[in-house]
Amino acid sequence: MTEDYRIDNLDKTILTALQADARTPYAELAKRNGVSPGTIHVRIEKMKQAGIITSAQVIVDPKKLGYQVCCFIGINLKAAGDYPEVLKKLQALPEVVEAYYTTGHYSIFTKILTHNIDALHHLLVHQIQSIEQIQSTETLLSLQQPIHRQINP
Amino acid sequence: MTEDYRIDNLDKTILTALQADARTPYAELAKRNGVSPGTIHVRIEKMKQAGIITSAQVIVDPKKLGYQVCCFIGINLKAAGDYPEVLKKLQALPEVVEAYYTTGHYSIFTKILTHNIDALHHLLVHQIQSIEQIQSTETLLSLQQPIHRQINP
DNA sequence: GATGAAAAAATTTGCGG
DNA sequence: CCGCAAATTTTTTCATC
Repeated sequence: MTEDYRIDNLDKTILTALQADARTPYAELAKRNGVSPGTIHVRIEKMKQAGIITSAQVIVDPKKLGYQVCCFIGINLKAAGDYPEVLKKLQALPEVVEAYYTTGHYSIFTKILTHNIDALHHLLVHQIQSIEQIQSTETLLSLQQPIHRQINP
Repeated sequence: MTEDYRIDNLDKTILTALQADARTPYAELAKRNGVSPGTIHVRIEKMKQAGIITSAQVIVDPKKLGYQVCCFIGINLKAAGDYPEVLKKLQALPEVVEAYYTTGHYSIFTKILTHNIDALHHLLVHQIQSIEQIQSTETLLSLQQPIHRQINP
């Protein structure tokens, strides 16, 4: 997390492989790249130190857990200074999985998952629009997510 | 990926731990939950089989790789039927890390990462707005992402 | 289904080039 | 900085409850 580090081609192929499968054995990566498992280990540790690799996460399919509805809600605030207060309230809602502070059409832009449309309706009206610093909201319902990937190192 | 499976509390705590750190040792999870490592293993395998766990990924910090700019681009198509064609072209752009088919203000909603504002400008004008089936676009620049997490199982 | 210990595999460390 | 190989840790299997 401290030092800067400029990655080379070996690092890139390691990263790309681990983005797809964080459990790829070091021996496998070593063989693919013609180096030893020890070298793979060293490179990964360096990229962790440099903050390039932030974590390894198991990815869960929200639909399989009953979260059938995915949407974005754009939020406009009454005053720009209300931002921290509103953020704190959004943070307390587990359905809000992402929030962005944006320029353009909205002040805050959020990604939301709910079990169904009724739950979304309830969340919107009773948890979000009821936040006093919020002036207006706009909802974009996602019907499908055809692209979801990480950036190519 | 085949069968349905209703998760219990043990599964939930396992999932929550692995969402934060996919490398949490099974022995550690076993101790925390008062079960054996074998049980942890069986539960995880079942959740993989059921498609609840889709993958384990190393998460990379785009900024540390030089991708300083994050934005959303909302796209409106000339005709709804142009959707597959446009999607194919977006798929070919590695900067497009997410795409959603949405109702509401836009037809397609994308999340984009670029090295800098110039690169965004170039991508927007020469790669996206030049797609003939696209009627108009709207860009939301993200200044900060204060919330990014997975859904709570 | 879960256990727990044994077997197999992977990760980590440290010496030497 | 890399490779090799030993030491450690983790995952996986399996006979048993």
